[in-house]
Amino acid sequence: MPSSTVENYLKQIYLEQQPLGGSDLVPMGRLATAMAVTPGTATTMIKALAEANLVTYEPRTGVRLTKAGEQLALHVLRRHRLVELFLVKVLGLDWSEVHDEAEHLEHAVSDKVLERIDAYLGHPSVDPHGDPIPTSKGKVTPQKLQSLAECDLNQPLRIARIADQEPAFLQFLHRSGLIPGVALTIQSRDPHADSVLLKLANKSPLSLGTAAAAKILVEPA
Amino acid sequence: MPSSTVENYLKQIYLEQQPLGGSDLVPMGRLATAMAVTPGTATTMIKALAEANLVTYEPRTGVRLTKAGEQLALHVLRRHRLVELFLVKVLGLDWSEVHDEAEHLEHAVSDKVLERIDAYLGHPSVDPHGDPIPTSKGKVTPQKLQSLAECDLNQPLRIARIADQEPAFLQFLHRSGLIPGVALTIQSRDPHADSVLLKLANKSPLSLGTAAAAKILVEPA
DNA sequence: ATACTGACTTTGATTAGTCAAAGTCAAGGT
DNA sequence: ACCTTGACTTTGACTAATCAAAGTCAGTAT
Ligand SMILES: [Mn+2]
Ligand SMILES: [Mn+2]
Ligand SMILES: [Mn+2]
Ligand SMILES: [Mn+2]
Repeated sequence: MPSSTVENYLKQIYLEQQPLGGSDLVPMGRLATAMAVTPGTATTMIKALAEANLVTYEPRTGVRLTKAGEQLALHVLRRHRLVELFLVKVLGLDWSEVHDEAEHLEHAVSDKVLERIDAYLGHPSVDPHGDPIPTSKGKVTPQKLQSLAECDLNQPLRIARIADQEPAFLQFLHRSGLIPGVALTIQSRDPHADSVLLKLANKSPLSLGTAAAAKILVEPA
Repeated sequence: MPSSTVENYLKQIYLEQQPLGGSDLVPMGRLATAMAVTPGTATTMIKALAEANLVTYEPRTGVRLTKAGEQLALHVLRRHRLVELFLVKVLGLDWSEVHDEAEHLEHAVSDKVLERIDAYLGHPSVDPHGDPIPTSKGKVTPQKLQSLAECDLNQPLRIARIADQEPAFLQFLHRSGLIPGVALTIQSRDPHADSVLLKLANKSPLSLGTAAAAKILVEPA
């Protein structure tokens, strides 16, 4: 069985690979930064993963998961996200703190326990942050979401997902009512002021910077 | 923070130390066997733990926990036993399988999650096998139990604890109705036949070997 | 007393994961 | 064409945990 270090690398490669259009190579520097190790450490690890056929490695260019590596990554992600939801729904932890807890538990939960958790939660499809939960077969239904930084004005929208795990940011969103499921519209957007003006039902308008708005993903309501 | 390997050693020393009257030294060989490592590996580890003031070590004699080592061991044991009970009570796992699950989870559960689990379960005092759960301050209320191999005949007894984690043995006990809380009496005991004859309410008498009887701890009902 | 035996310790080696520092490469600027 | 630079790789070293095999010790048996 893969060590938790290997699981963390594979999961991270998967997460880095997503925004890059899917089949692009993840640059080593990006991976090293994300894993909080020196570039040399990442190179060594990736050569081992390539040896085990979990990644394809092109020196000085980057790394990509193989099918086998992707399956492993998706299983780790499934554990991570189901654990997060369980901690929120059953043990009542705050959505801002469950990511760090799940980071450890994702390596300790057995398949048997995980399937019990899944059943207990009624086979949910998304975690507390709106991230999709892969199936036990390692499938993810791709979401087609836009961020508040890019979608149309004056359309009825619903928050679907938060693309950031920062506890402080998540706490801010919670205080502001910006959590998955909530309906809103964009009243205006000003590129020069770098800001977006939101309107939630029964609330006064709220202004966000573009960087923050980009982390809030929505779907048409 | 201590590695999971260190946590496992400390917990095991504590467990070995208990039957030995409390303050006796645990022989290295016993510890090595229990940890499933070679004697040399145990020696090396114990020297490191002694350096960290978690154990007192007398070469060729044995090892004993210091106060600090005992506190750490009790915290690991608390995590282990609360996790076991949670898996049984909330996720519905069988009491024969939770020990192995908890063996991993005991190293991954944070204090915060653990206290939520404790509260969710209503601050229980024993785990599914009747083993006492140390408090968050690291206190255990000592049980004064006798085993079925040694207690009086024809007295009303109640099963309080099973001193074995073997899945197959636990499954047998469950099939036989020999679980904590159950009332019974000992009808007879024959040292030559190495057997004990039990009577449970509404059941036909049941015969156990002395080795099995010794693992079932009871209190007066 | 001497020798044997089994338990324990030491030594030397291995594996996983890591870093610091030195080396290399590809691009872009001159 | 030649340098500079920043990103990446290599090298050498370290720590934690482990084993195999050789060495040592203490208690028992002769
Ligand atoms: Mn992790
Ligand atoms: Mn999440
Ligand atoms: Mn353990
Ligand atoms: Mn138990």
